[in-house]
Amino acid sequence: MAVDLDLAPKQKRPKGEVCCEPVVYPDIEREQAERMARVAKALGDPIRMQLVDVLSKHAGKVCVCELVPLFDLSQPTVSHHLKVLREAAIVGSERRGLWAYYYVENEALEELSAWLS
Amino acid sequence: MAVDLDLAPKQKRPKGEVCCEPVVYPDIEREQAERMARVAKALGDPIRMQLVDVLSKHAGKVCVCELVPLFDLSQPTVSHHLKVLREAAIVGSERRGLWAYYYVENEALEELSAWLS
DNA sequence: CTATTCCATTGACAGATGTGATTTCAATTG
DNA sequence: CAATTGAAATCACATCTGTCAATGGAATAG
Repeated sequence: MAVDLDLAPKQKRPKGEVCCEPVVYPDIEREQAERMARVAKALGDPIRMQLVDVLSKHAGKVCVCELVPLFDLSQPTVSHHLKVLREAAIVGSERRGLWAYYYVENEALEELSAWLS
Repeated sequence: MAVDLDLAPKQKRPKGEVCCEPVVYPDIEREQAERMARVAKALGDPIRMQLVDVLSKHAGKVCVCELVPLFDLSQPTVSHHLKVLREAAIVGSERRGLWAYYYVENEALEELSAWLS
């Protein structure tokens, strides 16, 4: 937890005035925030959001060659987005011969999902 | 909303067989993906994640002057992050006299939260 | 072997992003 | 009125991001 726990004392406040409730609950885990921000950041692109959506709706493993024509993007660009998702552990991949298949790793989304609820 | 790719896992490759079927991606999905990606992108920074966390854990509205000392950042930088969250409609703000108060707008997070569940 | 296919990586580039110093603006106080 | 204070806006900067063309690499077909 890098966030300091103690609140700044209200100094130099105009007399008789308080800016707000005296306590903010600063019980945030910095590492949790960083983990969830990493996942959210990877989801923060419409292409990647659609990629995850397609993969999650399929409950199976989808070949890259079936993902590329879904978008008006070059194959390297789709590959780049898949790499971002892979590095965030949101998706996993598996090679079978020439083809690469992707699937959703639900564990990576669980913490963020729980926090949002 | 559902995307039907009708995938057939291809584990062998007879001569001349194409590996992917052409698919269609509905526009409805794209717009939802853009909305959710916009929210996720705003959450994709540890500082903003902690800001939302502090605001959500606090029952009421929190003054900016209480938020700045929580982070090792300058006031303009914290203000910038709050602006990003404001533009994503994740937080709302209100001025009372000299001070500005922020609070979480839960509606903006609902679609993403539901999709993640 | 060579040729082909599928996918990842690299290089390059414009545009976006995070940050702080400084400035501007509005509200309060003397 | 002028001075002070809290917060947002502006400017500048380095870094990061999304994209594609070109290339590389591994597996397969002939």
